[in-house]
Parts: sequence; C-alpha cells; structure tokens
Amino acid sequence: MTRVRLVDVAREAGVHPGTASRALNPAARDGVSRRTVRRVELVAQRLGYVPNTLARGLRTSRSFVVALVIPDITNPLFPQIVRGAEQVLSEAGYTLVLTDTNNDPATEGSQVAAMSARGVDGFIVATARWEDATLDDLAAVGTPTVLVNRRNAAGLFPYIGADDRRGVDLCVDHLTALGHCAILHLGGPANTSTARDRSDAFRQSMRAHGLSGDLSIAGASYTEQAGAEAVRAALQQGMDFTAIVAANDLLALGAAQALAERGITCPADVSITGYNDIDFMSRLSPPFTTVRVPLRRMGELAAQTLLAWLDGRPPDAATQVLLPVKFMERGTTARVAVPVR
Amino acid sequence: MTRVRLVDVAREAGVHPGTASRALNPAARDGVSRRTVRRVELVAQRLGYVPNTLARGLRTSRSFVVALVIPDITNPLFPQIVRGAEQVLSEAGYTLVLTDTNNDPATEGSQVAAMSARGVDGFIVATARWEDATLDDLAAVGTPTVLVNRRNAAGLFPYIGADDRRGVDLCVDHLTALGHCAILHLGGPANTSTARDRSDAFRQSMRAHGLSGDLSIAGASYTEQAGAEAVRAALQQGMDFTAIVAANDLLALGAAQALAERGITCPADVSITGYNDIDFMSRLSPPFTTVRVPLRRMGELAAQTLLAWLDGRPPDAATQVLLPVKFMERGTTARVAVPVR
DNA sequence: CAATCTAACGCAATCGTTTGTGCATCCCGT
DNA sequence: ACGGGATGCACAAACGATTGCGTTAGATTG
Repeated sequence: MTRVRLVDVAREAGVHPGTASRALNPAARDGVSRRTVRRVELVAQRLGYVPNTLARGLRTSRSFVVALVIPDITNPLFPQIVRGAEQVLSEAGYTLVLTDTNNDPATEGSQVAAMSARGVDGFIVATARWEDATLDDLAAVGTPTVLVNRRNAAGLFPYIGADDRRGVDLCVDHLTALGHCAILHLGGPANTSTARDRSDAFRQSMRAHGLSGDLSIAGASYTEQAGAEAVRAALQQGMDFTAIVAANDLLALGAAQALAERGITCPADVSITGYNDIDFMSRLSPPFTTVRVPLRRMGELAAQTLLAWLDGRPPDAATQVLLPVKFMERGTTARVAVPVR
Repeated sequence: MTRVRLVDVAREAGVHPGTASRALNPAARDGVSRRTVRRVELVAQRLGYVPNTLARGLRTSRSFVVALVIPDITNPLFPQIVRGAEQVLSEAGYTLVLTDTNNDPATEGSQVAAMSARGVDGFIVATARWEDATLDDLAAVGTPTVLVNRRNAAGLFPYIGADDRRGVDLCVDHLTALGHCAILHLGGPANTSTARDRSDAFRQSMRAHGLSGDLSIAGASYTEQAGAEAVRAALQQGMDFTAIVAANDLLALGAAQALAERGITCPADVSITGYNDIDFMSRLSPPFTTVRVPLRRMGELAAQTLLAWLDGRPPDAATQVLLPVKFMERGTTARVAVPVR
C-alpha cells in the first residue's frame, strides 16, 4: 500500500509529471491550460494524492518547518508562547517543531544544529542569553530567526518582548504609593536580557522616586529555588526591606517561601510583586500581585514576523516590538507596616 | 556559503561518494577498509560535514521524526508528558514535533495527515477519544503509534497510562475512612477513556464499600469551567453529598469554585479529591488532596515503546502499561461533618 | 502562403543521499 | 604459474518532487 505519487497522478491524467506539478502549483499554473489544470486536480483528488514534503523540500530547499527553542516546557511561561506561535504557523501551513534545551547552552547548540540539518526554514528562539554563541552562529549563516521573550547583546535579530521598563515602573509606583521606601529587587540570572532590563528599570524607577535603587540581589536562575536561596542569603546578611520587586513569578514564589520560613508574613510584614502573571498566580493565597505579560500574543507576533521574513519580507535590522503590560494588583502587596520598634 | 555535501567530503578524501557514505555509516562500514574509514571521517570532521536529513529521508524513507499529538499545551498535564518524551527521543537522535489540536477532532485529523505527508516515523497520541477515526486511519495504514494518557475502544495500539482503578480506589477508601457515605463522582467527558475508566472504578469501589455508586455527574470537558457548571447544576437539582471524587484536577477546581459560590466551604462542609496532581495543586489553599500520576514517566515510556517499534521490535498487540499512582493526602478532605439539622 | 509568434506541454537535469551490482586487485594454495 | 575467493572500491540507479529549456502545433501577421 505505497503512497500515490505525482507520477501516478500524471499517468492517470495523461500528462507529463512536470505538467502535473505545475498544474497543482498555483504559483506556476500559468503555463498550463485551464482544462488540464482541472483534469489534473480532479485526478489528484480522486487518487488522494498528497505531495511528499521531503522530496519537495530537497528540491526547493524549503521545508515549511519552523523550530521553536525554549528552555523548559514545564515552566508555565512557555506553553502560552508556544500556543500563540503554533496557531499562527499552522494556519499558514507551517509545522512547528518544539525543542526543549533544558536550560543548557550546549544542548541548545546541538539541538539547533540538528534542526538546521533537518532543513528548518527558520527559528523562533526564547532562550536567548545576553552573550549567545548559538545566536551568533545563526546570524553568521543568515538563518531567519526571531527572538521572543529574551534578546541578546548583538541585537541582529528582531525581538518580540514586553515593556519591562513600564512593568517595573508600575510595581515601584504601586509600592511607593503604599508607603514603601526600602524596596529590594530580586533579579534574575545576569546572562539574560530580562534580568538586565528589569534590574536597570528598577534602579531608574527608584531614583525617579527619590529613592536608592541599590538594594538588589539576584537569583541564579528563574526558578523558585533560586529565589528562595537568594532571599535567605539576604536575610542572613541582615538586609532590611519592606517590599520585594521580583523579576519573575517563580522567583517571587521562592521569596515568599524564604520569608515564611523566618516567620515573616506577606503582605503584612513584607509586600511582594511578581512578574509575568503565570496562570495560577491569581489562585494562590494570598493571590499574587504581579505584572501581566501578553505571552500568547508575543508568540503570535514572533511567528508572524518570522513568516513575513520567510515570505521574502525581512524585518528591518534589529526591530524591537515591546508589547504593553498590565499591572495586576492582588493580595501580596499592602500599605507599609508602621515600624514596631 | 552553501553547506558541505557528501560529494565534497568524498572528493576531498579521494573516494567515491558511495564509499564515503558507507564509511560514515557505522552499519555499512564492513565493505570499507579501516584506513579509508578513518580518512573519510577526518575529512568530514574537518569540513564540518553534516548530512542532509531530507535527502537521506527521501532515500531511506525514514525521517527520525516523531510527532506528539496533544489537545492543549496550556493544560499543565501535558508539558510533563512532553518533557519525558522529548528527552528520550532526543537522546536517541530523534526529533519531536509537537502538534496541538486545540481539542478539536477535525484539527487533529488534518494535523496528523500533514505529519504523515511530512514523513514522520511514528506518532505518540495523547488525545485519543474512545471512538477515534484518526486512530482508525493510522491503524489502517499501519503507522507506528503509541497512545499515552488516553486509550481508544479499538485497542489496536499500545497504551501507556496510569492505574486509574487503584487511583480512584484510594480516593474512595480515604473518604469512606473519614466517614463519608454520600460521595459524588464528577466525571470527565464521556468520549474519553479516562472518564470511562475512572467512572467505572468509582462505581465498583463504592459498591465494594457497600455504598451506592450512582451519585454521578460529568463535565463536558476537562476544564475548570465544565467542572463548575456540572456542580452548579447538581446543587440546583438538590443533590446531596458530603464529598466529591473528581476525575481530574481542573474539574475539581471548578467544583470547589461552584461550592464556594453557594457558601459551602471545603473541606469543612464538603471534601474534594482531584486527579493527576498538576504542578500547583499543592500550593493552593487549602492544598488539594489528589492522586499523583507519573506523567513524565508516562511520556518517557511512550517514547521508549515507540522507539523499540521503530527499531523493528513492534509491541505485542494492545500492550497496556499501567503505572502506579500515589495518593496525596492534603487539605481538601476532612472527616465528615456531623449533620447539623 | 510563408514567416513569425505564442500558448501548452514534454524532456531531462537536479536536489543530496543510500545501496545493489560489478570490476579490479591481492593473497593464498596447489 | 594459475585459478578461486576475499576484499575494497567505483558506478549508477534509485527516492519524489521542481523547473529551465526545447519542441510542437495552432494562431497571427504581412
């Protein structure tokens, strides 16, 4: 029960395979009479012809496959992006290949190489590090690539992100309005743009409020555990603060845990803001105050940008799209407590 | 800057492309002298040769790609499975293509067709319905396919799941031990095996305890909203119960919400058990009592089963693997309240 | 009516591998 | 020294589509 090939259709329709190919390809249909087109189409339909994508890809060197590179599918941040991209791509007849790098640069490199060998048409990368050799390689070869969520130093690829500056501003505005002055920034791993951007924004925002933005620590990774460790260390050192602006929801969760271990309650003693508004942040208790980022939309936009590129409309160098964010005031922030001592 | 091909390697090494091919292929290396093998390997390395997977696939009709079909990537259940499968497959040199059907059978059909055209070697399907035309097609063509999480009526494909019978038993045992007699089953959509299996198990388990297992309703889908709606309707009808055994965590969340709307508190008034132990169930308040299912392990096992098949070791017809589950006693279940009235 | 043009299609090369077959070359034994 | 296996490699035909170019036949023009 071998699949029906173009030759079979051609024979059945009484034409040459080449002609059948053109008849079936809307873009090359000029050189073929309307009658022949109709006949071939009919036969193809009747026989249930479905073109062999490998053979086509070999000849045309286009595969209609796009790879999406993410660090960890179990981080609820990414499924949203995946979903947005997946929908746009599949509507355009593209297939999405997902590869999970497990947060490991080496894995990322080999995965990307494997995808290239497989002839993917382009990449959407959500794992960018600030200095990123994999991206440099991609840029050197000229593979169409779009960055989402994180960007890199080189800035050679278009980037779809969110307005982190404003997101952090909103957090700081909110907290200062509640009377907080001693605000600690819990940043992300230094080799990511999100950590840099949010940390810079924090410093500037604090300064704009006439406060010092120097109270700052960082998690080793964007995980709950890293957040807890960082805050534990800060407490150990005797850092004094009434609020924490975390660079990420998971870090914020870890912070809350570290505080709880010390008997410090949130928000009564210390307020916390997260970042991203991951799905279940609103149902924790207390529900988490955080910044909503349009993750799904980012995925869609990244896909659209890449599609345009693949369609012959490359983006302006280093296009950056920053989507608007929304502050979600919930239960982990409260008016600063009157100092007891 | 075109990629280096096998011909380039062959020319550089002074051999025929065919010979180079064999030299580079460990399985066909017999007909080639050790010296030549070494020389070709060296040249290949030096030139940075990486074989064109499309061309190879065209010739060998193997693509080393496996498609994983899931209903909705944003349901936290699935990323775990994806991750397990992804790891096993990538270690074996396979690429995982993810396709999200958005819970729509038609989408599923066209996605699977597209994947077949693309020449994937096999499928892992997590979307099986009890009567499933897509799976029947796959079976008719003989495409290697493994079912995970849900199975279908035909039973022609191996299935990797969890021990639902026992999982439900544990819930019922736990609740009856707490004194509950009027237990409501909140089942899933009828066209899924998980709904059938868990519902059957509930009925039998109740009977084994000398209770009636007839108190049963069903959600239209495995979503929070469907769970809430079903329980709202049950309350409207005046159904009387002190505990709910839900077929799924999301349904359980919906149930909790519907109860809360009526001022019924959990677990003081009504106990609830979930199913699957999705990531954040333990951090809700109260933390959810549920049944932990080894999702990641299921993904791994499904991938291994498929790999074995692709490697020429097809599974016994209708193999079923049921992984052990673990009862997670947490905060949503309590001793039955002494009736007030 | 001859010359020219154009529409419609056939021909064959091509994409980069894999693999069945056949030709040398070499070694060994008698 | 010669026949007979091995052994090691080259040759060329696939896999299934796309596409530049050549060819034919019919329409058009002067």
